[in-house]
Amino acid sequence: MSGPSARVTERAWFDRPVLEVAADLLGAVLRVVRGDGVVAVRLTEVEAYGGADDPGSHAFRGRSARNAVMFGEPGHLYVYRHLGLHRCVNVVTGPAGQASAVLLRAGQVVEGVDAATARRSAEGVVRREVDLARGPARLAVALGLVLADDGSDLLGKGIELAPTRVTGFRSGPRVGVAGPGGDPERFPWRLWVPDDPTVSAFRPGVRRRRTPDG
DNA sequence: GGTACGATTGTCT
DNA sequence: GACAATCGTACCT
Repeated sequence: MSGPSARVTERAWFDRPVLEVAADLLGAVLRVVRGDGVVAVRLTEVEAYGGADDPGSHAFRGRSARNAVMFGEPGHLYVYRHLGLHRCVNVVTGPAGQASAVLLRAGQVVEGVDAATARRSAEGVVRREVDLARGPARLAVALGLVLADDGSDLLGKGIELAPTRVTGFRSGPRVGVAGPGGDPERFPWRLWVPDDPTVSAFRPGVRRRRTPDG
């Protein structure tokens, strides 16, 4: 509506129901300033995660050292290590004391393609520009976000968010979430921009069993 | 103190 | 489409 999109400057923007924030994050541009370059990504795919009432959430079993940021003030980044190899980035939402966050799953690099390519090349193989931030771990690498960014403030310096309303979006079950948390009826909490090539592929969650059975 | 498992990705068939 | 890589956390004994 008003020329170049303005960054979010009020914490109240994040202090809303997680699904509401998730929808507003679609199309928003996240810009990160780092020593080795500046990269901005337009978000095309996100997932909402709740607290004690969401079996798919890291916060489902209560507060721990890893997920503490999820229970804190909204507008901060929750970054965690996954499978010993990858990092995933979330935006904390809702009031402090109540855990909820939006996982940033994919986006299109709109600034700093060279820097993003260099970072991704250092960790893996880059085939296409569209794949630079296609997937949560790839997105984290492209933006230069690391585990030390756990707790970083989106209202602070170096990391800023500029929302842009999108005309419409689609929703469905979350990627790789097994059990009740992956139920498309109860938790259709994956949101994405339709027909966008930077959206990652859907993969159902696989439920393993702790004890072998027949 | 031990171990199964994961909000993933890249490679190989 | 299937599988290995790789390690902190949660859960069990």
